[in-house]
Amino acid sequence: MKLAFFGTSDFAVPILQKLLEAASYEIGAVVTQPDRPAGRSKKMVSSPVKKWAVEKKVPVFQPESLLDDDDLLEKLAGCELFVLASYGEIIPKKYLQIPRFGFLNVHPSLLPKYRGASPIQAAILNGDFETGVTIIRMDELLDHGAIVAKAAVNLTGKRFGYRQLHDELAKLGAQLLVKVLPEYLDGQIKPVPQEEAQATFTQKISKKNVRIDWRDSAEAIDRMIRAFETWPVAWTTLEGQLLKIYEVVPLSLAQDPKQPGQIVEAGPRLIVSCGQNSGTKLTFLQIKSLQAQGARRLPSEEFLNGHRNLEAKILG
RNA sequence: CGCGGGGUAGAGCAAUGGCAGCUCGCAAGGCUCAUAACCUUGAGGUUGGCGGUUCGAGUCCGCCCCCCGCAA
Repeated sequence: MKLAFFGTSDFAVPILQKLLEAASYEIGAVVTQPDRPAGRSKKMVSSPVKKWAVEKKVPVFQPESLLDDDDLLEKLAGCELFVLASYGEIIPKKYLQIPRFGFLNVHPSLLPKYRGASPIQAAILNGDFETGVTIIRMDELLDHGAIVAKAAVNLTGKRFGYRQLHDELAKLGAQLLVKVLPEYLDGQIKPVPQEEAQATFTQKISKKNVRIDWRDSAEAIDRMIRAFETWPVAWTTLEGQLLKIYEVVPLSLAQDPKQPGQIVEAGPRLIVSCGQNSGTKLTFLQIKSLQAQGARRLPSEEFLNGHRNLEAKILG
């Protein structure tokens, strides 16, 4: 069976890989976002999916826009199924009608919860007990199509960071897809419409919204830092300078919290006071890893070697 | 050539153009019931590279290399 794959980011690569390994499918084409200028020198950079496809010698197409690229439809003509994972662009209606077996989407949440752009971050940010992946048959509305299959990941007691949960969900999505695909293609699976009343949406993440508010509870700040550890990274300021925070641990101390953001220990541990939280005694955060402006990311011990007299300073 | 910060001991950071230091780590010794604690001593540097100015350059000038933040 010949299929076409639409995808761009790291999340898509394991899924694509698994499809290739499954051997019963031929990847007729990979559609991914065009190379974009990125980084300090604005060099053109290929998407992770493109790099993978080039390496595996799979045909790659990079339309500027799906809407007005009619050639692409012809090139995909022989493909009986389209599969999408984190492509990065809304799929125009006309594509949905092409493949005989429809257009499937692997989405990293338990739909209808967390439709939209940042489902993985949302699950961490909200401290959910579980999340997962859902395979849907796409329709014209965003992450709205009928559900083909679902698989859950238990988050209780785990402190997943974004990277780890992302990889976990990508792996799970890949497994789920190759597992249910035979049954689906056989017509044994009848997709179930989502319960609209349960639907929630996640927004595209903005760099501006990841400044730490130290009046929040230690656990809320911890979740925020974990959710954004890969990008764009939660930040605060120290004496007017940007300070990115990569890793923290909430804890309690045998003392009352000081002013939110105040440093209460500056060696060997780096500990900051947070806001009061009714439910718990964890009112402090130990910073384990951080990065100052112009410097590289450092463990807090090394950061403290060169930054003396931080005790009682206020982070903002 | 998008804007900006930076490169000094193994790590992180100081040093008005005038003997290159601090904290941590490392080594040896001491103290201690004991320790990641404390005390003593020590090793470890071509100050990213090349050239220039100067009696004298980590510091000023020019070029190059590398790292980081912003923006994408």
